[in-house]
Amino acid sequence: MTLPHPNTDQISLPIVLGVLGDPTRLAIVRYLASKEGVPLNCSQFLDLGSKTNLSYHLAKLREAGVTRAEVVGTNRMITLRRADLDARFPGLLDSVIAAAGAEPALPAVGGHEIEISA
Amino acid sequence: MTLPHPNTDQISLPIVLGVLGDPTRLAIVRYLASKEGVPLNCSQFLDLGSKTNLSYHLAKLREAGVTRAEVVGTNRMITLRRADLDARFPGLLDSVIAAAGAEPALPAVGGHEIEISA
DNA sequence: TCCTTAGTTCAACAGTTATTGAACAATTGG
DNA sequence: CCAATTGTTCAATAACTGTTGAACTAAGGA
Repeated sequence: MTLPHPNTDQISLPIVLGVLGDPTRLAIVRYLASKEGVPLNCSQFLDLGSKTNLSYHLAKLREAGVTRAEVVGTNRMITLRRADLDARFPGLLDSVIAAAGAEPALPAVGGHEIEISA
Repeated sequence: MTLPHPNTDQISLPIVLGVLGDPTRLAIVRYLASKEGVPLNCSQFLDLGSKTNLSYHLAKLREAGVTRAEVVGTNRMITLRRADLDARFPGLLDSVIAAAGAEPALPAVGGHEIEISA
C-alpha cells in the first residue's frame, strides 16, 4: 500500500509556502530537518498536537510534496523530500529551516524512543 | 499620515510564509522585486485583481512586514522591505523570488506608465 | 484468536480568508 | 468650489482551515 505524492515537477511554490505558513507544520519540518536521514513515524510529533491533528498536518505536508510517507507495517515513515525541493526551489528549504531556527519556536519535540514494528 | 508596519524584529516567519502562499501576493512580490528601488503605487497591480482586492492583499503584505507603504499625496508608494527581510531571514526572499521565477506564474503585470501626483 | 499499536476517516464546529460592490475619505487639478 | 483620481472601509458571502472526539482499518505480537 502506497500513499499519493505529487512528483517533483508538480510541487507548487504557493502551495508549499502556504503549507509552511503554519507553526505546527513548520515545527514538523524543522524536526525532520534536524533528524535528516532518519525516517520518523507520526508518534514522534505528538508533542505538537493530537494524533488526529498530526494526521491532518502530515497529510498536508505530503500532499504539498514537502514530505514523503512510506508505509512500513502499521507505521508511516516520514522523510523530508529535500532533494526534490532543492531541485525545484534551490535554497528555499535551507533558508526556511535556518529562519525557523532563529524564530522563537514552538516547544521542542522530545525524542520519544520507540521501537518500530515492521 | 503614516500606515502601521511591524518593525523588523516583529516580522514572523509563519506569517510571512502564509502571506506568500497566495498566488496574487506572490505575483505582487515578484513584480516588486523586478522593479526594486522603484516605488510603485497600487494601480500598477490592477492586472492581478480588482482595486478592492488589491487593497486587501497589499494590506496583508504590509502587515506581515513584507512591503512598506508610504503615503505620497493620494498615492501609496509600495516597496519591498528587502533589507529587513534579509536581516531577519537571510536568503529567504531571494530563494522565494527565484523559485517564483521558475514557476508557471500568473499573467505578467504590464507596466502602466503613470504620473505620480505628489 | 484477542489485544494492542499506529494511523486514518468522518462529521461537526468555530474561525479565518478571499472576493465583491457600494459607499466613503483624501488629495490634487481645473 | 467642483470634479477626478487614489485608495480604504464596510457588509455580505462563499469557501477553506484547523481542531476535536468517536469510530474505524490494518498490521503485529501474545
